[in-house]
Amino acid sequence: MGTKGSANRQRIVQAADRLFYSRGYNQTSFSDISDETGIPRGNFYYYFKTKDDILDAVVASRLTFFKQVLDDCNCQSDDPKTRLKIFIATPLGQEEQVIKYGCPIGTLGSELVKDQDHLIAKEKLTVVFDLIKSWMVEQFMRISSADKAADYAMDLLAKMQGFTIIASVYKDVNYLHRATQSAQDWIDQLAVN
Amino acid sequence: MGTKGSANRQRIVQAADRLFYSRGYNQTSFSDISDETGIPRGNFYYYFKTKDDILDAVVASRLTFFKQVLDDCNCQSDDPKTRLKIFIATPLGQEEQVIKYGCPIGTLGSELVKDQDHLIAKEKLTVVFDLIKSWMVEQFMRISSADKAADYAMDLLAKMQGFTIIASVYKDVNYLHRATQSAQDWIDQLAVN
DNA sequence: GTCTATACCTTGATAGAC
DNA sequence: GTCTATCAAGGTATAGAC
Repeated sequence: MGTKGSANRQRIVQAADRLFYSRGYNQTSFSDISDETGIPRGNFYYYFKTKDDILDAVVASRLTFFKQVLDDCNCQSDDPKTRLKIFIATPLGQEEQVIKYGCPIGTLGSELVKDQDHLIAKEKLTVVFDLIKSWMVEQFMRISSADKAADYAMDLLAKMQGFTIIASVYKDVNYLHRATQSAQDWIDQLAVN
Repeated sequence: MGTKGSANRQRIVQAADRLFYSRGYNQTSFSDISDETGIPRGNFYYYFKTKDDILDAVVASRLTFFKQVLDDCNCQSDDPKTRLKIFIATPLGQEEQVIKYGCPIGTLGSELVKDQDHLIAKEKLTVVFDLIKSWMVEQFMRISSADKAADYAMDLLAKMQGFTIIASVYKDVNYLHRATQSAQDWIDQLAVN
């Protein structure tokens, strides 16, 4: 195993992932990551050239996380509607965190759109969105017509971003549950054609 | 007119408002505001005790902005459906900015949920959301039943947050237009009862 | 590979002259 | 009221010993 997979490097990425989520990228310092890993600040530069590189690694890590989530959805059912409803319920599995810090990719997106730099991270982040969107399109394609599937997928993506941000701003768990149910009902109600 | 309404104070708030929107609160420094206003850094503390106080003033400013927007909607039509559709189209009026920086209250909310401090600003920000939500409820009450009106309002609030964030992450103006139209269609299609 | 020490800059905030 | 000078703290990043 090369440098890229070293244990220390992994620990840095994992700690940064948590901190970027709970505090935001800009508000997370090397000292914060150092405190949580026990690895001294100066040592980071052996594994990463810049803070930006850590961000890139974190976004890559979130990509693999969502790949895993979608794989799990695929494994749990063959029915596209059931799969979509399982995915819609994903935020409920992280309920406490979602209320506190919002969506891990949505809030990072909000942060990065306001920044001139981080071009690679921004591109990688849209890859995460595209991954989810493509998977949704696949499912919707088996429910409705091909041209509607793309729109449905964007709608669902936006719907989930929407209720996540509202739930986190209002700190309203009940709303998170109601909105999840509502989105699932929307899936159920879709006509098969 | 007292200190609160002084010309310099207003210029600081206006510049901060723009910068907090385009760069984010945490990424905006006193130097940035100083550069845009021409007012020296050290002078800010005559008008505001802390950076947090500037944030409070900015959020208050956005509150009055949205009050104005809603008043305009009320003036343009008496029909609740028409009013809602006008409001839904608001982001299109700031199309370029929305694509670049997202929603002025949504992205600020995303930033502030990750912060322990800024308690007053966070409260004031939910007041902005509540203002919009209450207005929506009023309109929906004239369309459907009272118990459904509250849910519809939350749905619409989430819907708009959702398509705004997706449009800004993807930098997709066409999607912003399609999603706006879709939300307006949803209003039209609502049964009156 | 690991760690310490530190350079250099920018931050929010203060003190005090005018 | 306005401005300059400056503070202490914290930021990213680097140099170099071990």
